[in-house]
Amino acid sequence: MNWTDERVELLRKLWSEGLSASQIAAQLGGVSRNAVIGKVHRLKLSGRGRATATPSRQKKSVQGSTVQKSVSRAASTARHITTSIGATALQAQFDAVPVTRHYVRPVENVVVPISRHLQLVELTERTCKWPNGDPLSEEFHFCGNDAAETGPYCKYHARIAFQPASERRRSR
DNA sequence: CCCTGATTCGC
DNA sequence: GCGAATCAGG
Repeated sequence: MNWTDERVELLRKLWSEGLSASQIAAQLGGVSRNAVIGKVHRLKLSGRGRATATPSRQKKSVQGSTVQKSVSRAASTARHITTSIGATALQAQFDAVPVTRHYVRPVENVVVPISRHLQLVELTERTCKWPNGDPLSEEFHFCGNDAAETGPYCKYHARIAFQPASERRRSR
């Protein structure tokens, strides 16, 4: 998979909307979350409101030569600028969302990997039973992606259904 | 153990 | 430029 303009654009959109790298990777398809993160960095849009501000990383020392003693990395110099603007913007966004009165706004638009749009009768023990759309509508269908034996949902919908926590506590 | 993003570095 | 491996952390 190569990064076409459309894919990059979608990446930008989803990233700015606050989706995690793995979720974005799932929607793009054909790429790992690492690929997404790598691309995000190359596009210079890593700071997204308040994802993770992990300052310095070192990794293991690979080369026997060049044993840096006084590690004065340029990265740390360019990194200590607090992104107060991004944090503020994100805060305002969260405050605004719950107030908006939605008429028929189902669970849609969240993550939805690649729904197979199955009808009720098409579900099996291994298909994700996450409902999409209004059950009273003709548009109603199920996710239908492969679900583990351990639950009724696929990997992504199970995450949504059981622990929205990781989305919340962000203050690294 | 699940997940998150960040960084490095061989390709 | 790309992304797997790795790291650091919730």
